[in-house]
Amino acid sequence: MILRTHYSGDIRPEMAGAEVSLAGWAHEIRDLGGICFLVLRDREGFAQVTLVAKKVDKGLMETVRHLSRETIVLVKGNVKAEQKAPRGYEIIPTEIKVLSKAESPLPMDPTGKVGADLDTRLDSRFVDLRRPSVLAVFRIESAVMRSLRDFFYENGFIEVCTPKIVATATEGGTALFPISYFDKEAFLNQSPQLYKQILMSAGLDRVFEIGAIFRAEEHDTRRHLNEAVSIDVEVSFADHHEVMRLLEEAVARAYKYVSQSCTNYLDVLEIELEVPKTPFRRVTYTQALEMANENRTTEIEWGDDLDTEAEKTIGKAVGEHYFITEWPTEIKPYYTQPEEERPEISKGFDLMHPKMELASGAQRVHDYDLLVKRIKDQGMDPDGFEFYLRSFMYGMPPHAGWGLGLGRVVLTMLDLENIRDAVLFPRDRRRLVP
RNA sequence: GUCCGGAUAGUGUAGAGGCCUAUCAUGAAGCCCUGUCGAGGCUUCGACCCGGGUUCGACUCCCGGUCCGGGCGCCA
Repeated sequence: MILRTHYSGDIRPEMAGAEVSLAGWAHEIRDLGGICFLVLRDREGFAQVTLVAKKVDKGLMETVRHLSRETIVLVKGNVKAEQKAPRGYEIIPTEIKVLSKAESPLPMDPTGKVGADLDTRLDSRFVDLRRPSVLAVFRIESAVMRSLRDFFYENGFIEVCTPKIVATATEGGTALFPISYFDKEAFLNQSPQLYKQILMSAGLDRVFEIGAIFRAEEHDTRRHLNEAVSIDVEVSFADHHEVMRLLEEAVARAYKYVSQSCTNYLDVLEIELEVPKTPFRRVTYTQALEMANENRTTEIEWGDDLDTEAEKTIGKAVGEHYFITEWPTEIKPYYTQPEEERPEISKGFDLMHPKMELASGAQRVHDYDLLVKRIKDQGMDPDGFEFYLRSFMYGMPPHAGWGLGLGRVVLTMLDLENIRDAVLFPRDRRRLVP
C-alpha cells in the first residue's frame, strides 16, 4: 500500500472535485487568521492546502497551525480549481495526519531563503536535498546515467560489475586505501581497468560499468574526491579512434537527453543547456603544449604532464569539449599502446572540458611480452599482476576503452562550483560522514 | 603538503580597541489579520571557535591550535 494517491506535480486544476491523498513535508505554513495555507512539498513539487476557518473542522485548523516546518504529513482532501492558488489548484483537506514530527530549529533552511555554507549543507545533506535546486542536480545525474546506459545497450554493450575489493594496485601511480580482508591485505579498487581487460580476453567484446572507484590521494581541490563514480567502457577489436568516437557520442547523447527530459530541473537551476557538437576537436599533445606555453613563465617541456594552469589555458583557447591525443608513451599508464611507427607516442587520449579533464582512455597493449616489458619499465613488478597477465597468454584481442568521471560530467554540464555539489555524499580527505 | 582568506544566535550576516547588556535577515514561541504565495504587523528568545599574550579595557590587535573555504601540488 502507498499512502499517497498522487504526487503534487500530478495534480491539475481539471481534476477539480477529485479526492486525493498527498504525502510530504510541511514546507511552509502561512496563517492569515481566517484562512490558513499549508504548502506541502514532495519530490515532484508543491501543493497548497487551504483551510478556511469558517468552513473547516477546528481540529484540522489547530493541527495545521501548530505544525512545525518539515513535519511529514498525509493530507486527504479534494482538488479545487482556484485561480488565486499557485498552479491553479488547491487542496481542501478533510483529513490531515502527522506521520513524523520535525524538530526545530532545523539545521538549515530548506526553502533556500537563507543560504548555507557547503560544509553546513553536507553535514545536513538530508535537509539540503529537500531544496528543489539541490535535488535537481541529482535528478539530472540520474538522467545522465540512464542515457548512457541506453546508449551502451543500443550499441551492443554488456553491463558488468567488477570487484571493488582487490589484492593489488591497478596502475601503480595512485595511492590505494588498504583494508583488512580476514587475514590478508587488500585494497579498494582504484579503477576497473584490469578487470575490463580480462573480460576482453573472455570474449565479452563490449562491456561497460558504472561504479565506484577509490583513490587515497590527499588532494584538496574542487574537482577531486577520494570516492568517485566512473563510467568505464572497454571494446574489443577497436582502436583508440573508435572509442573516442563512442565517448564523444555518449557525452553528446547525455547532454541531449538531459536537455529534452529535464527541462523543469534545468529551469530550476536556470541553465540553458547547449548540446556539444560532435565530433569534438582533436588536439595533439604537442599542439596542446604549444598553446599552454604561450604567455607562460615556466615552460612545460615535451614529455611533462600538463598542469592545472596549462589545462586552463588550453581550455580557454578551445572553448568546448576536446580530446588531447598523441600523448608521450612515458607519461601514460603501462597498459597504453604505443604507436607502431613512433613508439614514443601513445594511443592514449584525454577527453577535456574547458574547465577540466573528464575522461581518459586508450588503445591498450594486448601483446603479453610488450605488457610485461612496459610494467617493468615503469618500475613495477609483473609478479603482482599475474591474475591480469595470465589473460594475455591465451588469446587477447586488440582492444581499447576509457573511463569517464560521472561527477565531472555533471559538474561541467551544470556549471557547478564544486564536485561535492555533484555527489550525494562526497568522500574527501576530511569528510567521511554522512 | 603549501600559499591566501575566514570562523559572531539553528542558518546566513554586520562589526576595524571603549559606540557591543553585539546589527540585520531567517527561524522558534505567542498575539493580530479571510487569499497568502520570500505574506504583513507587534512582543519575546537565541551567538563572538579554543588556549595564551598585549592593554586600564579585546568580538576587534599579536602568537599557537582546531575547523572551514579557495589556489597550487599530489592524482588519470
